[in-house]
Amino acid sequence: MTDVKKALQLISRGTEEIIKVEDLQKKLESGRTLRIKVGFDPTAPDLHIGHTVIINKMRQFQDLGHEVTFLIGDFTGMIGDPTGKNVTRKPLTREQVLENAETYATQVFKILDREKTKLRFNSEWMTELGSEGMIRLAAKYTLARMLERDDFENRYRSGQPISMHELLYPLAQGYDSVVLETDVEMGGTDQKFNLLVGRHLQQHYGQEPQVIITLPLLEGLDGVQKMSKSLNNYIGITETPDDMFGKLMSISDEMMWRYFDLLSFKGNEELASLKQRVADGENPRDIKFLLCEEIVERFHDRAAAIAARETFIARFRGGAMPEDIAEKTLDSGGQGIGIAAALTQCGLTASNSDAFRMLKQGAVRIDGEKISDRSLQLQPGFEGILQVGKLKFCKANVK
RNA sequence: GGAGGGGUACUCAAGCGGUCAACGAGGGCAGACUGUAAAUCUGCUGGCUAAGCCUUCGGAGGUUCGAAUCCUCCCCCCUCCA
Repeated sequence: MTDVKKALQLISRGTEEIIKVEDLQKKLESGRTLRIKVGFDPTAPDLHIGHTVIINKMRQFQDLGHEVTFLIGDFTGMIGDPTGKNVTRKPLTREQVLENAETYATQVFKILDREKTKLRFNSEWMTELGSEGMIRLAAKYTLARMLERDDFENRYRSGQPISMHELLYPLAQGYDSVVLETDVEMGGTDQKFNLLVGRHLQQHYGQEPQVIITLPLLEGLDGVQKMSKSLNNYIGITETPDDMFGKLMSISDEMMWRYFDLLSFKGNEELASLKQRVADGENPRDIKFLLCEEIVERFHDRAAAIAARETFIARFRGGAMPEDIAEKTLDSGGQGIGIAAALTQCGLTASNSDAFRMLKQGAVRIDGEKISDRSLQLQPGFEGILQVGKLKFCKANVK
């Protein structure tokens, strides 16, 4: 297989769509260093591993020797990607933008090679463009084409308002590609329209149109819905090695391959051989360990990954208690405290009623001993580890 | 503006005067089995000073011994007509 063919396969892995594959192939064949661009919103950069899918793809390009631009959309951020909410966002101050960029950087450079990454802000050229330039830019696109965008079309048809400034967002984003002479722009599937605008604008400016690559949203731990903080099915990239490892182990065997595709830097051949091993009867759990180790190592280090695996095995195969149990002092005023109230105060159960239910179901343990007596009182001076289910622990002291 | 349909617990969705803290499904939690996988089986899924009591069925009133269920007004959603 030729190098180009190999590169193409690697890049294609896990992508939703590449427009157009032939163009990408041509660009790769040219032997040039390609300019890859990905834009990020300047707000709220608290990343989970779902967000890293696209960053991983950027990294793959870097490894292939191409040039990656991490573009902070501080100008487009003022417009806000059209959603129908119809609000012009307050521009962030220079300080806020830089601060957010810094937060991004510390998280993102765990994956990207800092040396090979260009960090740019689109306010650099958008501010300079001025109103005259903006008009010239707007002249290069038609309303009819703009209305092809799903969201605009729906709103137009159903009589929802579309503010003029919203039409500028795709243009501005596309103009970024013109300025940067982008070869490849990547984004989420929801970005498809904006990315395509860039393609057209480049042609208007006499450039070779960029290839666009859209990437899917990673499913969360439940394996069904997209990973998101609000659904609480995510793994934050700043989580502890043990948490990361544990959470990743809980994904289903089927989902594991999806995660490998989108999150792992292992080559296609290696993944194929891992699949073969499972097909040949090896326990998928052990293959999943490899995924967990790779991810933990990426956000922490090798030693942490090994340690997390050991902890995992000791805890779930050996039934050991976790090491970092939260401590809580319960003030009973010298009276002692009921077991249910104690569990609730430790945050292990949602309410006393919930605690009684757990007691009834045999889910409660004190220092590993199963407890079912709902009238148990913890006397002042009590010290012990309360446990509900397999995952919730609290070290309690009663005063 | 006119006609009709609807708002029930995390979600969907029954109930249409007492036996309703409210059927059922999904989700979630817990137990068994396991590999913190899947599948499966079982239980739980408003609160409390807990065999009792209290607060919930869009909101506010009313009828009744008794209302999620009937009446009045209000708010919100959907469909059709203009």
